[in-house]
Amino acid sequence: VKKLANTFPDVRNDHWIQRLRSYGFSREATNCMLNAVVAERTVAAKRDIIRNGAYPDSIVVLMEGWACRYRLLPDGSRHICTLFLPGDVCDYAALDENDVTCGVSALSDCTVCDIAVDRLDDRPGGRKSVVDGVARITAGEVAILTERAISIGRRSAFERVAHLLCELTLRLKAIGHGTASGFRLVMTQEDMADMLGLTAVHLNRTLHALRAPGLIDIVDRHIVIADWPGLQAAAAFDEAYLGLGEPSSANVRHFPAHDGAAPPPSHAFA
Amino acid sequence: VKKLANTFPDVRNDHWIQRLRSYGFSREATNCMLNAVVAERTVAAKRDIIRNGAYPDSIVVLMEGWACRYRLLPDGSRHICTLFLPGDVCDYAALDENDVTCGVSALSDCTVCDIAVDRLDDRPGGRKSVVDGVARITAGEVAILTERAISIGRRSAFERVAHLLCELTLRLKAIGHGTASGFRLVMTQEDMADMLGLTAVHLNRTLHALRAPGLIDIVDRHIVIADWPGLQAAAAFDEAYLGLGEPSSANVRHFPAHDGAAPPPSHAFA
DNA sequence: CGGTCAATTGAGCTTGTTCAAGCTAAGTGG
DNA sequence: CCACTTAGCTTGAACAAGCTCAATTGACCG
Repeated sequence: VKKLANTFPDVRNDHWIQRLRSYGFSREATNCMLNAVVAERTVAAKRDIIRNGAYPDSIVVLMEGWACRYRLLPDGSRHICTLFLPGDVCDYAALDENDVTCGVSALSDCTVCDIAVDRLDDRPGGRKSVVDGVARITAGEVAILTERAISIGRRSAFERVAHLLCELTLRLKAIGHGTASGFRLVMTQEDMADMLGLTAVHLNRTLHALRAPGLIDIVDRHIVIADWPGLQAAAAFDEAYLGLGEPSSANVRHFPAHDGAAPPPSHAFA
Repeated sequence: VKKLANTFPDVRNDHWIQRLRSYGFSREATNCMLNAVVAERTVAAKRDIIRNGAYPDSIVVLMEGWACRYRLLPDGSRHICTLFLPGDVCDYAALDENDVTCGVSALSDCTVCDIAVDRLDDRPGGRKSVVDGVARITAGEVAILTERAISIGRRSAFERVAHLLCELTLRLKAIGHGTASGFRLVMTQEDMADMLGLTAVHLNRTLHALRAPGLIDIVDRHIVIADWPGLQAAAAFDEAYLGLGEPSSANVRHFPAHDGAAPPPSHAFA
């Protein structure tokens, strides 16, 4: 069982291991996970990634392709809650009892790894530190989820799309995908619309609206970032929430320019 | 230092302790927190709750009143990301390095407790289990945040408001506030609008729209749930995500009625 | 070549916004 | 106790962002 991981060719691919490390997984914890890999499989675009009985108590790591966590509403519409990129842990329900009642499905053809929870050993650096790491991953998801909720709730379609493109640019860069000047838009415009609370039609128009002032360009399913500062400005994008930059200024909380401290008491000294 | 907690009258109030227990805090962990309480203070409505230098490395627990985590956008609008009710841990930034760049402020007059992180001891059941507990709290917040994002992204104003009212009813019931037939709406309609990505004006109209068919009633700042099943139906509300019910059907994942498993391959056996 | 999927475009319409004005209850100073 | 404020709720009317429906195009595929 110990060296089982070697039987899966892509598993030792550095990408996701480095990603785990960046989430604070110790060397022991990542090895622990490697040893618990029970399957590597491919999932066609638009199919669900959820362990269908096959490995019911496993964590799933996305190795290649883009995936999402989504919810279908009674009226048939879909909301995409979370976007997963290569290296992301896209299903860890086996580790937490929370019942989020969302599905996970492939936005493009994907490769995923199933990691059996009961093969995570209980030695130090084992199961427990994996649980800790997943908690940290969850915290990261919260940050993105929060930012997205803010986008959907209070930003215009134009800002929203710009913001998502900024996020994608940086997240992809962090995993060595895309180039400085852009990236391949692996997902569908409809998928993007479902992430942003928009209609595919309106998303399309907004994309074109972003092209007009020269912020981006769209060539053959690729997004070209034509004016990065301009795009960031249009979105009021602050990358801090992605937790990707140097942790240099960490622990320095910065709040919006608003002194919530003291709206002057009426009639104060006036 | 050990019995410091007793110097703060409300701290032993059972509410929040039971809440912590429900989040899986052990008896030791809750005692550990009790012993680390360094202050109890009141915050007036509309003021920020954030530790202003006073106790910079403390967790904050909301004892009384309603509060929220919010973000101010460049154009001056506000989005409320999270609503905190009595017993909720409303600021645990001291425990996780994540930089969410949101403020926390009081929606009504509040009482909060500051719990110094460096007074959490390192014995078993101490700091570490508090961190674990907070991770579980975060997971719970994710569930609510996700549901809210779905609301804002894909539900109509009518459904959105209905959904929030359902959520409030149950969350308040869980902490012994409100009655079976309704609750006092402590927050402002504008606050509510800022949670739902709506305008205060439209929220008001929607509230009235919910009253018309007899789903709710509004009397003197109180929401009366006039037709609970009807309200749930209007919102397509499924309380599972709140994690309040008996954990009887836990581990039984239920997904939306959609076989993501296999959209028939074109021309399959046809 | 027929078929499907995604992107695109047009036209009309709805939902929710904006701006503006009253209204009510509660608090404050004199 | 009354005039005066203020915060929050309510309402109207014009407006606009984004939606719906529907049709077209282009690329790819068996």
